[in-house]
Amino acid sequence: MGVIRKTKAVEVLINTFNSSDEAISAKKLIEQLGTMFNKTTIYRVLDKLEDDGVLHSFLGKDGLKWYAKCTGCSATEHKDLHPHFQCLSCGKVDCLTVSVTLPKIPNRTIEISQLLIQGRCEACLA
Amino acid sequence: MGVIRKTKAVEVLINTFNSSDEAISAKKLIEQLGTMFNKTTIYRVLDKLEDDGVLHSFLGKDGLKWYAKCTGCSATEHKDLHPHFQCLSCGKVDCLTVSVTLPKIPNRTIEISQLLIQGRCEACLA
DNA sequence: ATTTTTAATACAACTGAGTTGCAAATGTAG
DNA sequence: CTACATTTGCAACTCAGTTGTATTAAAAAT
Repeated sequence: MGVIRKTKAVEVLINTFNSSDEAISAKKLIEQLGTMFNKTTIYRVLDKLEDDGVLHSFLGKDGLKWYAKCTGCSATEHKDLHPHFQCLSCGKVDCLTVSVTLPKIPNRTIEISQLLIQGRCEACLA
Repeated sequence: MGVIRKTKAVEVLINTFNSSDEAISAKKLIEQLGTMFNKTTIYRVLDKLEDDGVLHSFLGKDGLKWYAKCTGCSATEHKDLHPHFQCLSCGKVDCLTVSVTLPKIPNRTIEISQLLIQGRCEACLA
């Protein structure tokens, strides 16, 4: 991907993701930052950060797009099985660090896997 | 869920799913049957068939909703880990019958899991 | 420091899968 | 056959995400 400039939008978004380990949906980012930046800008910066391997994205339970910091991915290698946990009560999403062994599937190649686990998080169980 | 009447739309949709084991997206069903039935009807019948345990649904790689026949699910128990395979070349989606063992996650309850595996199917590899 | 170049942004208009409200049509029980 | 609840079609809507374009701003060249 192209050069990435140190603009205010890039800086604010990176800081947002650095201030917590939780995943954040594009929708929520627009709610939070929409007065500061146009939603188009937010979508485009997220795209670029994903292309550069800073963030990775996945779909939550409602088909909404979520983003989270990459910790083991590079720009070229997003292929690993990446489990995410979404709480059905509060909606929060976390990246799980456990790795999952995929089933053997004859006669097919596997390139990407998305595993979304839904349930109740610790805070909502208490 | 409520009574389900043997209407023409219900009949046609059930036949469509019985004629193949592949999953079908709501979008494709509307393309195929949209001249025969209104899209609202198709969405509503799919909803109802899912509630009755005839079909189950999941999200494909673009966030589109897919449906497939239930073979081991009941109306009350859709909770099992249900792996699906989507071909990145032709877009086809299949239900996999293999079962996947989930990672242990401390302090959380697991209710639903969705595993979407993407790659190349047998036909597209040839 | 100033100009030039090129990427990033705001804005408005758009896209498209899926939803909602309601009147008309149709299946089923009696 | 009649009564009545369920289904259907239609039109209008929702809303996350996208696209085109003129403007602005970062960084490179002078």
